[in-house]
Amino acid sequence: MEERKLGTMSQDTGRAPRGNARGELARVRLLEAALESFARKGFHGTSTRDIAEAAGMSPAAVYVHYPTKEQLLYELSRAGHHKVRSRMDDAVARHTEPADRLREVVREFAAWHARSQVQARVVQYEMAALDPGHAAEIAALRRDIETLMRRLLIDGHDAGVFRVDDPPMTALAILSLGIDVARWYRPGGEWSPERIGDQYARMALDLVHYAPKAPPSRRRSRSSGA
Amino acid sequence: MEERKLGTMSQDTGRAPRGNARGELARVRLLEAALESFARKGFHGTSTRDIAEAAGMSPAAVYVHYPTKEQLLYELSRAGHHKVRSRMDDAVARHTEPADRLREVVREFAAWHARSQVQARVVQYEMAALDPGHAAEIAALRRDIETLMRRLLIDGHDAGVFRVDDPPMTALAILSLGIDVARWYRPGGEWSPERIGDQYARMALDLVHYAPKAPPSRRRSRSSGA
DNA sequence: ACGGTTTCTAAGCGATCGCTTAGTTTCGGA
DNA sequence: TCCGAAACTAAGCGATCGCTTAGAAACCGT
Repeated sequence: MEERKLGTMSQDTGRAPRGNARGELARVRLLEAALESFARKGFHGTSTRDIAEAAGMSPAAVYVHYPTKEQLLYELSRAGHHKVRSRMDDAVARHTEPADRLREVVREFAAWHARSQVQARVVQYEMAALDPGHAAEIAALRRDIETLMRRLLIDGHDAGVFRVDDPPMTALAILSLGIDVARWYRPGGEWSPERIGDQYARMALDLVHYAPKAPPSRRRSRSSGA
Repeated sequence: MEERKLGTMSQDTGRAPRGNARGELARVRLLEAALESFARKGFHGTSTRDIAEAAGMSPAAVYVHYPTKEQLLYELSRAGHHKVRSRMDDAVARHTEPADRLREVVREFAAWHARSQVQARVVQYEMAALDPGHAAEIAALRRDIETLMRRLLIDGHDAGVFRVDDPPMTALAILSLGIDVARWYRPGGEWSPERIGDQYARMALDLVHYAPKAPPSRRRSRSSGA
């Protein structure tokens, strides 16, 4: 399966309130069909007839629910970006220590790109097909994500637990690790999303030279922080 | 600019020897036009008329030189993959120490994905549009690259200079770092391809916990390897 | 300077594209 | 039980797709 289903799509995009129930179901079926097809063949490689057929409808039925093919992509991209951002925000809120925050954020981020690989592919690799207005809105969400990651690194640096030469580039690199999972991951392989999340969280801590300082049980002592 | 130009494309793909000179120039112009368009709008988002226009020819002229649009993609993908692989092979050959090899290979790999971003985008993100036969050939090249990276990590581990929990996953992660550069890099930004190469090489060494062992100046002693 | 080959274009083929129109079926509330 | 709204389909519009055909122009070895 693919994580939680799309149903209801977090919040309305600001459009028509519509009838309900039956139409809502059709709308979700169309989103799911479009998602699968966009992920597999790309936005431009997918025809509206592909989507309609996968959703079990006639080609014209698509346009009862969505004004354009691009609107389907936009809603999928928007929902996916919101999902990722809120998962990261939640992970930050669950902890206070910079290292715990970074570990959990990266774990969530990388694991999501595996577990929801189909959605993640569309989120990460179909942005170029968005309308300019929609693209700008999505770009803002992506800036949030990048800003959050930079903030984590700087907080860890300021707390003296991370050592980072170039925080912006390191933030980008850590995000790259997670994003690229959507490209190579295949479900049913030897690595579970959770395993990937754990390993990638560890790697992120390696990249910031994290060295726990609190209880110096019987390890080497660190002479200074900076 | 975009690294070395495409001219002559390393070696023939096995097809017609053709006339020469004038046709060769037209063929290169078409490859360059297709490359730019595939990178910007994707294979399916590019029409043969786009390519012809960008190359300054009529739509029909494309088919004098290439039998299908997919053949253009295949030759670009093939040339790009060969380029990457040979750069990595050369970097390995220039050194003997595992750490030097890894550093140079990652440096080349990451810097190439920035410097030749247009080509790298097509190489990394348009594989799904290849014919099955062509895709299989390209997949073999990609396996070479992944195998080389794993080999480097295992050699470093065996030499006792790297510590790697999961070599296959770490190899994948290091490649991910470089590959994803093709997605986010924009020329003219604050980071040069060389800077990116240097930083990413450093990060790769962090991921394998590289600690130079030779002169144990006044550092902590490592008790054992495994 | 001529003949054969290569390169190129104008025109267009059938297929498919995103999307619309006109009209039918299905549904839930009064 | 009936009615207006919502959901749906059959058919098809004009545009564009990848690619082909027929024939004109440019080129090169002799």
